[in-house]
Amino acid sequence: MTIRPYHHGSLRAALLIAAERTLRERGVDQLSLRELARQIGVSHGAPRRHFADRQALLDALAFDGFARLGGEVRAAVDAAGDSFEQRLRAAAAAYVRFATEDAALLELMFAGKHREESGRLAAAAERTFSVMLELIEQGQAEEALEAGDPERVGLLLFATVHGIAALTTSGIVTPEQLDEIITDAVARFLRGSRAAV
Amino acid sequence: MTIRPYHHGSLRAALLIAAERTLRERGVDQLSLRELARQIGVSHGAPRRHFADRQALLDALAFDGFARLGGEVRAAVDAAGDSFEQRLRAAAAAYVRFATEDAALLELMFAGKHREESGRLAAAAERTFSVMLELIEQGQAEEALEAGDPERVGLLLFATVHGIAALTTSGIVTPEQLDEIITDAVARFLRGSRAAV
DNA sequence: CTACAATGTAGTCGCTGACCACAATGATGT
DNA sequence: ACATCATTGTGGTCAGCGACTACATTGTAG
Repeated sequence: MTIRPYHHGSLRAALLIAAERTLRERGVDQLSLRELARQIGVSHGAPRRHFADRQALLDALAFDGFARLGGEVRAAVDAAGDSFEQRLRAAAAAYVRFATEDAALLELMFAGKHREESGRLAAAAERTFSVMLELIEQGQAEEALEAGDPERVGLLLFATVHGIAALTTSGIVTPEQLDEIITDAVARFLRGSRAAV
Repeated sequence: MTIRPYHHGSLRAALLIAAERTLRERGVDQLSLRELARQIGVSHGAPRRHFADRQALLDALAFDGFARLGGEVRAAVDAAGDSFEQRLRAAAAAYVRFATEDAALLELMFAGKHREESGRLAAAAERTFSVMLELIEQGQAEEALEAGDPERVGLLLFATVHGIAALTTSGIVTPEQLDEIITDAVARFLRGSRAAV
């Protein structure tokens, strides 16, 4: 058991990793800076050098969360088949899966009580949203969707998928209903947006 | 300044009222049992006679919130015109208005980390959902919507509206976009569900 | 009128986040 | 090489909190 040198070296990263784990396993209420410090083996004041206060740590977690969510949705879309409906369904499913596996993190990401200066966070959210946007634009190019402001259509799609995720997290939508509601959402979205041929 | 008798008489109700106010104005993090007791003028231990712990108070707030939300949506629907689209729009708008005015409360209601025994809470949520359900059934009766399991259709509608509310609360949907996205959601929902005539 | 239940009080405990002065280390410029 | 300064970690302190307890007061039912 090697003794850690006086300087940890990557305390910030270690804090974020431990925090994400605690967030997932025990929820945001049980996330304590002092407990994290204990787990990592530094003094209770050390985290303050990297995060001005508890909220700053939560903000950083949310920021990283957006990056991961965007990546996972994009990967799912890319791995899906060629048909627009398949890709749409893959995106929705990936989003909801993230939400169920990291419910507390998603809540944090959309908590909206972040710091004022956090245009950073808004930008991160934007990157997640842009995955949806690209999907819409592809759909329109393929004429699976009628023309129209992609922002507007994408936002509605985003809201629907996010709503399904939120209701699932809160237990209103049961795991058994999940496939069904995602299928319905995609099908109806397409039917309501089909390009007049 | 009359001195309160030893027994407050309606401390439970007073706590809930003060708590809802604090929740709205300062958020759930700033809601402290001790602070509530101070505001009301009882000792810091008194609230415990009415709520076993902090979470029990939050659960009670959520319970009342569902009743109020259901009532407000129902009132909005009843006050709306005769057309199904108008009623649908009114319901969505009322839901989102509730969400923006009592964001922290809505979050609490859907937090999903409630007590196990709280079938009470699930029942309360059910009553909110039933408003949506009735609306769907009306729409189907009027043949504005195709036939189909109302539960299934209603859940998707619920999810969409809730998603719009959540994105608004978190600042992703701006107030200026709100009318637009509600309109889009209703219109697309109808287009995607119109009974084949 | 007397027990007993319900409700409020006062004190305590451990934990937390925030803050501070200080110590150890790393980096930089000459 | 060395002095200087910024960065990072330590240990102590403070007030606030939720939870718990023993006890006091009040309402109520037999």
